[in-house]
Amino acid sequence: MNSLAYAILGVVSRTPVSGYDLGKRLELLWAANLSQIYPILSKLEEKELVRYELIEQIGKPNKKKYYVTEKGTQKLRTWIQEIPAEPIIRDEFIIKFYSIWLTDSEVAIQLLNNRKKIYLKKQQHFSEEVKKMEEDPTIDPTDKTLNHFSRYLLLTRRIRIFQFELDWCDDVLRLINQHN
Amino acid sequence: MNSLAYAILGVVSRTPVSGYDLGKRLELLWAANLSQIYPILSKLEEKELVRYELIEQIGKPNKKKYYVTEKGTQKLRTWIQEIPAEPIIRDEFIIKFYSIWLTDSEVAIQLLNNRKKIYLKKQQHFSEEVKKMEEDPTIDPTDKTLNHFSRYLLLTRRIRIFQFELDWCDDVLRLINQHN
DNA sequence: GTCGGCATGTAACTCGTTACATGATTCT
DNA sequence: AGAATCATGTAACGAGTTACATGCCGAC
Repeated sequence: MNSLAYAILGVVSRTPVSGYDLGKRLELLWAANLSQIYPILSKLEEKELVRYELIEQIGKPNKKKYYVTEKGTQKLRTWIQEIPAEPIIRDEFIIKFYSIWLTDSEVAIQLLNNRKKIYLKKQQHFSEEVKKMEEDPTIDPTDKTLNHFSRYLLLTRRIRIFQFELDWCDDVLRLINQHN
Repeated sequence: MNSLAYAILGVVSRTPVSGYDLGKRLELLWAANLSQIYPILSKLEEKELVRYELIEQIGKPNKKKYYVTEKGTQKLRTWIQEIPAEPIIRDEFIIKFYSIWLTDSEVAIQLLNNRKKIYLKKQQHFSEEVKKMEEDPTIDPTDKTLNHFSRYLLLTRRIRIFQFELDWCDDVLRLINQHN
């Protein structure tokens, strides 16, 4: 049982999904490839933490809809209470930026502009997700007792992070262009 | 040649170091274990991107001081100009927070307070590093032509990130404690 | 007619972590 | 007395990525 297995349990606990769907829903939590997801789902099923229902579809391939079991919810509940591992960031940009002194400022500017572009796109994507929640009359993101609450906070958190990154890029660009 | 190999080149390009030292200096860029660093150093040496000098010490074990070669600097320079891979964040806290609705608010509060404690400690550590740079009369972090510039920006960036995280925790704690 | 989405999976490989091995010195 | 720091490395394992395999549908 690794972090990804618990992330999967966390998603399945909210609403039954297929492995394919999980690939997208994990984006907010712990990005993973389908080739990692499918074997874990099988193991979770073996351990009786989830079970699935075969959904036959026409025009589309059949799919397995996974449900959490009581055992699964319980396992997740106890895991949450353990102290989480420290966050790890793998950001190639940082390595490149660290060595920009070896090149000229043009390279740095390109690097920063590219980063801005990426974060702008991500921010737009997550803003749409937030909008969907806010416009849905059946969802109240401020109700702390419901699962929407934490998802909403994580979505807005993401947008804030992207804004942070965009601001940082602008700050550095300003410093670089400030020819004194 | 993976990201870590370039991170190592980036550190060695600034000042010759031992593998053991690299373990600490990579913290700002790309955290890695020594068991990963040593084999990569050997491969970099094979490819003539770095070379080393054996330093004999008394009281301490001997060490290998690694230097970058012209070939190494060149390799790094061209790599910087390629578009970096998108950043990856592995944060278990997020998975746990996502599922707090399965438990009571006590668990969420503990989770947040623990996170605050961790980020406070990290912030202090990096603040000390910044202080060292600022108090060193031989270093001018605002000089864009020197390598101190980018290191200083990455250090202050880190402190900003930690502040962001601390603020976010406080915001969420306020929301949770707001019993309405 | 090719590309992306839907859908599930396996195999090979690379990357990263933990454990092991050694051994002196210094701090608590 | 035991832990931490300095210093280098290997071995085993777990996590993550890329490539492969299959196949239908709809859009451009």
